[in-house]
Amino acid sequence: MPLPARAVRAAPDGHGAAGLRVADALRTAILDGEFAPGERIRQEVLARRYGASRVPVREALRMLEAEGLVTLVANTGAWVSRISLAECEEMYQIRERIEPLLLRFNLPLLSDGDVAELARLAEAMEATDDVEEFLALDRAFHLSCYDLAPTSVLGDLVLQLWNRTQHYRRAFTRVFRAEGERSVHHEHHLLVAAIRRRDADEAERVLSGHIRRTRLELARHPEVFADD
Amino acid sequence: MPLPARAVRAAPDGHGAAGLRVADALRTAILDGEFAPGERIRQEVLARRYGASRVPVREALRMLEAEGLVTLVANTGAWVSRISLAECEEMYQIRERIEPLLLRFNLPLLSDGDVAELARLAEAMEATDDVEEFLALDRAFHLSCYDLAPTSVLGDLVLQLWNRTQHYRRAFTRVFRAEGERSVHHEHHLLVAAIRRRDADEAERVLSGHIRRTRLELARHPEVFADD
DNA sequence: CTAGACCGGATTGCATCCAATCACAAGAGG
DNA sequence: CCTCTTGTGATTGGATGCAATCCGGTCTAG
Repeated sequence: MPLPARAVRAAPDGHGAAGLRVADALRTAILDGEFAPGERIRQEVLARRYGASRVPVREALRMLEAEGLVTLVANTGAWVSRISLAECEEMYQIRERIEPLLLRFNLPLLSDGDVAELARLAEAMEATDDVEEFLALDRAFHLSCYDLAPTSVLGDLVLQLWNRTQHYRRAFTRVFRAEGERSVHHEHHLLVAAIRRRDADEAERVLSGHIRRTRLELARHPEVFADD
Repeated sequence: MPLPARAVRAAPDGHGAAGLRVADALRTAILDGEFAPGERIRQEVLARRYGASRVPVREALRMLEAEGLVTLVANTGAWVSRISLAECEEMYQIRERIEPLLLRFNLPLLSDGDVAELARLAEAMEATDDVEEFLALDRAFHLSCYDLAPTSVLGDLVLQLWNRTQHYRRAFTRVFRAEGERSVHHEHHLLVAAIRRRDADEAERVLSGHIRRTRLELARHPEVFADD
């Protein structure tokens, strides 16, 4: 039975990669906020923008639909996915249960240097006033706790949940900063401390509580999910 | 901002549904064991088999790739996904954490009639000698605990994990039955009892332990994942 | 006899073309 | 004035055809 060992995608560019190129570009655009949730996506526009025909564009849309970033309706079109408060809470509750597990897998693999880097990120997050920078640092802080263990399924899943909520996290961040919310930073420092001691149980508890508290906070701001 | 309210897929057949038709058919075929993991999938063959051109077939392959049922390699082809023991354990560990949550959401929605049906399924499972029937009953037993709550994300995720491990569950079932393993049924009855009392904490505990014990059992049979 | 290069068939990837469908606006009827 | 209908333009969906790539066997050289 074949099935090539190299799970690595053969060529990152060239022939047989147009769909992936478009998908990567569009994903980045959505995560960066260039496209807002609910916004219509036209195949022709993307095709011209990324120099491809509509066929690979449609492939890319299918991929992003599977990731939950795009919503397709047959014979009608594609939209940047919009999620409700209920769905967002659901995703956070899933994260509460699985991110601690992923952290546990990574804990023994994190070097002292990695931990120092985490501490640095937490401090930078506390220092910055820029929303986009905070978002990038927060993402780097959490996801860099996760990318050492070879957990393909769990890693992809967590990344997907982060991506699907990215736009709304941007919105929350603005609100939280306006409210002068500080406990987030406290929790980050507690998490770094637990990781430094390689205390898996405590790290799980802190991380779970961190996500949980964020969820409870965002439930207080349903206006972020308003339909305009 | 548009984005039609009807999230329901417009037409299950007719124009604009060829990709979905092929995807559904191929998914069913894979889950039923018609295609074995590692088996090559040729676009032309599927196109002829399902009366479509290769374009919707490629769309279907992308969808199933996203579900983890198919593995695509650029310029090379498609294979029915094969998972390793490590990946399977990972999926079971994810299930240990999220299926109890999903059960909790559904618990208040289950009627007394639903609970009676669960008990019936558990007994039928205990009675049958046929592997395929056991698989179908087990799937019905667990998934029917989950499909009442409108948890789109969590429900889809759990279903995906069941699908990705379906072939290997079939193989385990054969081994377990050969070994005369009976504790599975005990756990099912405990679960029904906890559900009947609407005892969420106990139900979570039992379900988590059920999945966990299955995972530990399957780790004792790595031969199921042999590459042939 | 083995290892490496090479070539032909098979298969996938993409662009173009045409058909099917839908959204929207204008008009007829109540 | 509102509602339903109808037609048109825009957009998506699918089939075909060609180019790019890969796999397998064969030949050659060492």
